[in-house]
Amino acid sequence: VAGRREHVEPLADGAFPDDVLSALLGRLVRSGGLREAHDHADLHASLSETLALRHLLGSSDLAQGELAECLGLEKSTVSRLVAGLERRGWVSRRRDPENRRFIRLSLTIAGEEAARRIGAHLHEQHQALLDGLTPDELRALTVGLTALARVIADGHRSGE
Amino acid sequence: VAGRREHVEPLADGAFPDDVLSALLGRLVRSGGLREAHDHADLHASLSETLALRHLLGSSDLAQGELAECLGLEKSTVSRLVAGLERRGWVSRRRDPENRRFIRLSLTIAGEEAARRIGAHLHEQHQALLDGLTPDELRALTVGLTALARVIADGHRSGE
DNA sequence: AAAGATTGAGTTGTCAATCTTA
DNA sequence: TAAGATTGACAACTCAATCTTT
Repeated sequence: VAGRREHVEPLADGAFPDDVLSALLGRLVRSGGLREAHDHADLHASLSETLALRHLLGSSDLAQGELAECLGLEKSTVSRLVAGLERRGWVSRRRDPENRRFIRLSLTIAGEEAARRIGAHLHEQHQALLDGLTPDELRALTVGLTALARVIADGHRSGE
Repeated sequence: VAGRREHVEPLADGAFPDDVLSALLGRLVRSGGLREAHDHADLHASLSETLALRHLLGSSDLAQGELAECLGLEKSTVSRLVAGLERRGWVSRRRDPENRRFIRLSLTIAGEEAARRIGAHLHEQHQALLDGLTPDELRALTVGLTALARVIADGHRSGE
């Protein structure tokens, strides 16, 4: 694991408990490996859209605000995101008759189809990535990220 | 490590070698733990700006394009980023007299001062995060992220 | 007033096209 | 022509202000 690429640079080497954390994560996300644009056949969806479809496939009549919380996004972001999915005919929005403040989301038939195909594509992609890891590395990644998520969530809760 | 927060949701629990990878990373980055806005006293800089200052503190007369590569950003992004730093009087840009295609960057006196203070702040922040991890978790995080970076870089190189 | 959704303005990125210098 | 930098158009966020219901 010496110097396999020259422009991943000082990151992957040793000096970790340093400021480099962000750089690494930022680069990981940007690298394109995990990001954006899923084009399966004619379908296209951003990462957040893909994740949204995934959630909607699981639970119907989700309130828009709940979806936002699931995705870890602002309600405003999700408002526009869902508007896009609706425009494509993948999602239907109806005000909840019991409490008209809520907007209930569900997938259309076309939306379910799209969600399944795009979801499968995302899954393959990630599987391909994870297949590049040794079992030990995969274990380490899981443990490490889970722990990091915990610490961030905690620090978020208490003394920002 | 059961259910410490209710809205970190299905992520932190078991089902990892799944599509959840992006969600986790995305959330980590967004959570604010590693992101954005460093305000130390009167100073303010975005994460990328902070990282840029950090690099410039290390090596003077860096070409703008080199900086872009170090940061893993597009040259266009860095162009605007550096313009901002220059406007704040932290960086000076001069065309290289030997080859006027290059723009050479260096910190001003004020820039060095700012870089040091902001850098220290970032360091503290991350240290606080990492202090929340057990030694095992830290080791796991390092191994896991390093491996992930490798895999992404590889897949990037060859068959996209 | 307060909860949910939307809208507007600003930030940080990207990619593609152009300008400049060699 | 090609390498380096800039500019323009667009995407996906955020936060703050507003509109709509309760």
